[in-house]
Amino acid sequence: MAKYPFSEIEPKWQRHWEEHRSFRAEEDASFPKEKRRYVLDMFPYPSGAGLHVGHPEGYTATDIYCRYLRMNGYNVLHPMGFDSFGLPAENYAIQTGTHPAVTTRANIDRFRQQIKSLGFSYDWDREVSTCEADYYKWTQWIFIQLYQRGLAYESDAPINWCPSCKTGLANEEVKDGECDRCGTKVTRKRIRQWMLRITAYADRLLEDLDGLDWPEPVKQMQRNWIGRSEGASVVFTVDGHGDALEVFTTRPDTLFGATYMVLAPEHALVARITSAEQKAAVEAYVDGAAKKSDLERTDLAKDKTGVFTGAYAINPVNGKKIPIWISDYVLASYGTGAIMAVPAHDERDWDFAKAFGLPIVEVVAKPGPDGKAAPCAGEPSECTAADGVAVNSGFLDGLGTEAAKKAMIAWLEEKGLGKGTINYKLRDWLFSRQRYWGEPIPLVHCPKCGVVPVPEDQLPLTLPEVSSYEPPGTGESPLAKIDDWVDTTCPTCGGPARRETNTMPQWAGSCWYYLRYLDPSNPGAFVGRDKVDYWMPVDLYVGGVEHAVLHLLYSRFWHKVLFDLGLVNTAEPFQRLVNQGMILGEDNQKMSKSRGNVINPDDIVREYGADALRLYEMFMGPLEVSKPWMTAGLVGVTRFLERMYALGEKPVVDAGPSAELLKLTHKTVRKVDADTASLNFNTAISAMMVLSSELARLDSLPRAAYEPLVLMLAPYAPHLAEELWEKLGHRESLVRAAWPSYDPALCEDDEDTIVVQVNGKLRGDFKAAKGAGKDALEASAKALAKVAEQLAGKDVVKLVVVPGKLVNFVVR
RNA sequence: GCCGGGAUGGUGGAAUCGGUAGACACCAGGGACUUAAAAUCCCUUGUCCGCAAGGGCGUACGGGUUCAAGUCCCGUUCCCGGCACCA
Repeated sequence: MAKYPFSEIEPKWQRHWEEHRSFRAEEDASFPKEKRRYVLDMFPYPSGAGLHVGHPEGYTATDIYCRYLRMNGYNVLHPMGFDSFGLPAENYAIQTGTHPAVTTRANIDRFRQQIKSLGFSYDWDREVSTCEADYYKWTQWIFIQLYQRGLAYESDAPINWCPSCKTGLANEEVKDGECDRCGTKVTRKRIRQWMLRITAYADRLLEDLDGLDWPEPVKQMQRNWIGRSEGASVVFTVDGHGDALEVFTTRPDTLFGATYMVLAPEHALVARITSAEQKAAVEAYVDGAAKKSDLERTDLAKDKTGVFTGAYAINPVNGKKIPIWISDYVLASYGTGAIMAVPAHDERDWDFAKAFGLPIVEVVAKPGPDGKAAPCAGEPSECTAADGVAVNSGFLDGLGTEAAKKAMIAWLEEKGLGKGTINYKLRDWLFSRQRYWGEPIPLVHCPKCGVVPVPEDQLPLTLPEVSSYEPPGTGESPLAKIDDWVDTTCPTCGGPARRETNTMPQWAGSCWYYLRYLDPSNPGAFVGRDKVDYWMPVDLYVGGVEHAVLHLLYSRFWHKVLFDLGLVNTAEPFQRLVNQGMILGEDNQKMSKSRGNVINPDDIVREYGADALRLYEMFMGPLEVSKPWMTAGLVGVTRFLERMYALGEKPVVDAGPSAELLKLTHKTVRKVDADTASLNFNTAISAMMVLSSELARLDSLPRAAYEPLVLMLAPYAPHLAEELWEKLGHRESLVRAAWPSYDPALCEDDEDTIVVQVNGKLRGDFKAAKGAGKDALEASAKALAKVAEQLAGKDVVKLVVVPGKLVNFVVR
């Protein structure tokens, strides 16, 4: 079998599809809603390294699915674009002086050419690139909508700062205390920032996850990230000061056990309440904490440290005076930055109390068999956070933990000392970056009018040219150095004003790109509402899991804001999400330049062809799991493609296939149809291999068996399938040819294979007519020599007969 | 520590409802064709005992439910990912 000429076939059909605009999607009203599908890939950042073999994995999966849907009569929207603002282009500009737009456009051209060489069925007329002004005009416009709704605000709280990237980072961009991009340890810095109020959507971002067809791990990661916890806020009074000290607790039932309080070192009350004797110690501790990075504070703080302020609070429930300490185990940024400490029932409070000799009072005890509980004598010997029965707790005594929580909240609310509260770990989104290559934030600072948005008719606010891309590192962006850009007039009063010089983070453009695809060149709106109604929501979104709490959270947030503004038709953008697994190197490690295990898709296409690469990546294993690359494995799919090509050289006859071949054909169609629809591509390919091997034995091919195989191959290896389809005498491309159908009756075998077991062990099998009765099956089973041997001299104590499946003799 | 996912031959992986474990491939070995090689085709290929017929064992480990467990239940180990002093 000769190598097949993929290097001629593949460009030929790619040209054909391009010339015929084969994949253009139009809003054709004759397709009912249920016959429309929006299938989306996570668009790539066009890095200088070119396409990675991981990209075509997801792209091939969606492409197969789209081609399958088209052949089944669906109107399919399948676009591609580029997420093109980002640090690599800017860092390259710093080194070389080349404008990031120049390198970015060159990289996009290379990516586009590489993607096209794989024969994906994108509608290229809808391509978007987030760094182009006619795109980011609308990113800026959406930002202004957020601003006007009060969802964007200025803050000067300490933030995560990457000293290497010289920019602030969102919480989502910090992993293990390091910058997600460059791995540098993140420090804390206090600079003026723009924040987006994503916390206002915390509850909806959480609740709406339930209705999404997403992988459970991603939902779980978002749930954890949002981190909802129910509890109560309780107001203590500082003794002798009259200051209120509010805390959040998930265990209001343990309030009687609160024996001290702890403030975060940054808490506003610290300076006010510290006593003269403790002043020096407290200030030293606060200074020390301020110098530590977040990582140092969390990592090194396994041993609890802290200082007494000299002040006391009054526990509202029993009037007791309890000391107020400061410690960095209390985070300024969660809850109120202060806690009531219940050392008997909280591990951290226990450690702290033990370290500083603070009192420990048991208020929850393990109930006995009668459901009642008695407090232990003196201090408890160990800490427990488990539920139990309230003791030493006045009016709560005898109540179970859940009931005690409710009772305490009711009591607090009645006395005006607190209330039931819900807290989230999710923080607002730090949205400004002190870098050049991003969307300018379209705001103006006017000494008279304050912050004023750039009017819509002045958008886009384009990036100015700069002489140096180097970030000053002062907390200003390179834009701050361009005086004639920064100095402007106030859109409201016309007086002198200054532009905001921060830019948006790389995530901004990807928050809404799936909407721009619907209407990519609309000059009057970010998207036309009719287009939204025609296509949205996205029916299938495929991409890596690494964006679980970044892009996928941010874009849900923006989408909900747009939904509340009445601009989109659904509360959620992506109905179904599938994460493709990572493709590892042959050494089972993550592909990286430094390990030298990177596979370049161009090399594979040149040597084996695009169809082989597509097929191989789908044949490696299930889409969702990570799996190692093995170039040797490509020969398997290549042999299959060569066999298919060789079939195309054989005469095709209209005479019917043998009954056996006809059955195999229908079974294969059934299997490939079901597996393609459910994205189980590896087993679909395996089924096609089996049918192709059978056909390869024949001298002439019955059309009724061969044509369905070519059609089924089309989504998987579209170039070769088009070539074979043409050889079959068809004039039209098979892009919209009808997907083969199967006759369920023809998939059934005439006979069943009945397995015979003795005591559950396989001892033989036989063929039986369909619908054979239990008695007949038993008789046939007993007639098998091996079975008879096993049964000889033994009593059959039980007989299990599953018609059509098996006979099992249980003997003694 | 907490949460989520996983563990099947030498390798990647199959296995609808609990009903023939290892489909389809890779690798390896053998054979056919050939002057030879490549390519192709055919055969073998979980493991142990056995010349064979046949039999024992086998889906990370230990239990359990069942006529029957890779699949269900309980416990353990290891691997991967996420979060991590969040009160």
